[in-house]
Amino acid sequence: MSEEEIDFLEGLQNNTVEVQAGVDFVVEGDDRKTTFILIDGWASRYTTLSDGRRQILSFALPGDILGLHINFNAQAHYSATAMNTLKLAVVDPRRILEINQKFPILASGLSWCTAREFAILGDQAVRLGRLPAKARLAHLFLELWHRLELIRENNGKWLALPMKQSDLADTLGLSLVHTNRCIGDLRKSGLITVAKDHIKLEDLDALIRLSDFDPERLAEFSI
Amino acid sequence: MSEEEIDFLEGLQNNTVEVQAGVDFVVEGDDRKTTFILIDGWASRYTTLSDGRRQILSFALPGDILGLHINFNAQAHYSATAMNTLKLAVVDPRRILEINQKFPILASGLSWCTAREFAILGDQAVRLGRLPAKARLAHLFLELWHRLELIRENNGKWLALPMKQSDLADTLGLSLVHTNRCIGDLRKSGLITVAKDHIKLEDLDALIRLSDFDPERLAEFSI
DNA sequence: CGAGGAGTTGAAGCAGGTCAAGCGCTGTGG
DNA sequence: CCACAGCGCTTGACCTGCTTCAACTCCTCG
Repeated sequence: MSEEEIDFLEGLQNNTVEVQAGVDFVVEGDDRKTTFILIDGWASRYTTLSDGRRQILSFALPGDILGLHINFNAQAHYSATAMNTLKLAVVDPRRILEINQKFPILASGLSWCTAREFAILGDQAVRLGRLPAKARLAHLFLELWHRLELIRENNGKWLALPMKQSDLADTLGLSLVHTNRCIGDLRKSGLITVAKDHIKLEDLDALIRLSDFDPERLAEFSI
Repeated sequence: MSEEEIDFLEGLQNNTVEVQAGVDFVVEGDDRKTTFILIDGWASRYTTLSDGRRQILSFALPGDILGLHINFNAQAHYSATAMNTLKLAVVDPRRILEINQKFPILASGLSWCTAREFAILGDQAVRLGRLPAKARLAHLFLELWHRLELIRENNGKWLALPMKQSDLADTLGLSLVHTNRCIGDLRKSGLITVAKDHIKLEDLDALIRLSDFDPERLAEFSI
């Protein structure tokens, strides 16, 4: 990267804002176009059905970008909510276009982010379509654990989970009750230990076998 | 678009190839990097679990691009198969990088494609996570029907479906048997008519209500 | 100390899976 | 030209994973 590029990249993050847990900072149908870089905290991206049920599509972790392609949508296709206190860089999406036009190396970085998001959303579809409930949980835990590892925010076998069980249910396409029972089963069989807002992955191999998780798919996206 | 851009765009499609129905032209784990522009025919993108079960992630229709971000993966994250006879333009993915560096207007077009793919994959996740079986079918039919309309390959209320019921099952995260029964139910309730490789959407409003489909989300991506 | 939110547990019902068999094409080879 | 094989579709019977409804506990916060 040239000095100019580094400057530009840092300039993007000048305008930061703090968002409290539980606040929706993007709302489906919104026509104000903003791109966010998640500096700190976790966010979730979701859509709502007409009867009020939710489907969480993905989680954004520190370093992730939200609304990279918002330039090409008249309005947001999803909502985004803060799972804990966030630090967000607020970016005018026109600067994303500017990157693509003026800074080829940064533009490659954005494409890399896009490829990563695609891989994650594809894995989410596999979870929802083809895994039974317990495997969905294990698969998601492993994904988040590996993603944290990639950004060096991991903590041994412990996995931070700043979310309610109902959020997990809405991510995995399950009912709250069944999600709760499956977590209990995983705990009873010794695969995980549960603590407040954290779980410990006691037996990675067993979780991988249970969920058909492929660590390689994410490993590609190490920095 | 400048003349140079139009020339470049046409040049991309110089090297075309025909693929027979049923042939996998991208295989998961493959490290040969190629980008394809689908000129004619339908393709599906899928992953395989270790026990052999499949999850189809999305369908590619004429005009769609496959492997737009393959530059950033060591190997393909999915397989792609021809559902009927395809005409494919074979593109060196380095030319995609070239577009991003030299042709800002074309690059915007690529981002637009990416935004569209994201929206479609997100809808797929909602189907899989939150819709019951019959609604999944209706929702997918409506998506394909609207996508065909956008590329002007639609034919009234008829929808071409060059796929087996087992492909639908693998798309919608259902068993073949249940897929079959649900199609029968939709037929019996008069919402669709079934013919060889085609169905007719008899009552669009009822299908939309049943599946919570939002036509607006795709309409944005009209050309 | 009471209210409300998150988690937990029980009981009952149903959507969807699995197993199994049969049907009706189409293509192929004797 | 017929026989048979194979594939895609259909149907029946049974089973189970998951949902729903409902109640209760525990914790936190006002």
